[in-house]
Amino acid sequence: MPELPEVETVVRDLRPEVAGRTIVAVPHAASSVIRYPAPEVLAALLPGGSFDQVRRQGKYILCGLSRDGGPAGESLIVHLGMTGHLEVCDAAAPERPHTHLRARLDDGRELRFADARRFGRVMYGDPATLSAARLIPRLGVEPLGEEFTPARLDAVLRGTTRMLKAALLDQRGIAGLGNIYVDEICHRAGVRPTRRCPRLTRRERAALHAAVISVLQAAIRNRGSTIDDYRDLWNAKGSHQEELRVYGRGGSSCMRCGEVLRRTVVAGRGTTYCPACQR
DNA sequence: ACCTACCTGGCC
DNA sequence: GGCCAGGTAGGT
Repeated sequence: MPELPEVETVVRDLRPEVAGRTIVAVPHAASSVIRYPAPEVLAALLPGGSFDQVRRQGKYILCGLSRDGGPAGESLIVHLGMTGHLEVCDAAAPERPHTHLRARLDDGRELRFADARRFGRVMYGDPATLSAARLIPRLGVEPLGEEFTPARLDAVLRGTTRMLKAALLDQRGIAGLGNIYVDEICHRAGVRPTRRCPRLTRRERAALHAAVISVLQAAIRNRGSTIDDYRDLWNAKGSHQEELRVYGRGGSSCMRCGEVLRRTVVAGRGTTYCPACQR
């Protein structure tokens, strides 16, 4: 499932591929995945736009487009959802199943978006306008940015009485964490995902802050985790699934203390933790 | 602050 | 043949 490390990997790979390239045609744009504007409108608006930046906000991919040299302030925005996939391929390459958007580039290649489960989304417009229209939610702090200080995490956790896992999954607090990395972060910090935020000690909050950063950085170094569907721009798997300590390991022994890992449901999500070394 | 719907491939 | 996976929006 694409979370921050997977999206960051896609963005880093995509940036040099499309930088300076101009969209010359949109041979295919359909389905509910295209949220705004309507697919045929989006198909009419994209041609003529040149990619001048590719960046990430939380799990969102924002591709800034300029026109006739001047910046248009509009972006092609993609969220991968659960099974969304971006690829840059030859225009003659066969279309993968569930392809919802194809944008022909001026070098003869195509940027394509496919998504079997259609939890992903594609939008086009000025990010501020889309935000105001609530097509993009207001996102919290970037966990790998310099604003993500221990004090900032404290502020996020202090504002709620929910369980730790629910707070970490909330994109309005910290942007980019999902089910896999939240479980990994809690394990590394030695804190149970079921703990109520107000009950966390200063020491635990500091451990969580460090764990957020180290877990995400390690996952990015390994180009993300391929549990099931995730593939990068070139259809290659990430390798961080081999480094996961708790996700998907319920019933196996803890790699830190040897206790049997417990699987439960927290915040409506499958959750794995070590009952011995996570308190 | 929690619960359900959305959606489909893969598995029992 | 039915259930589960889960990021997010929307409803209660």
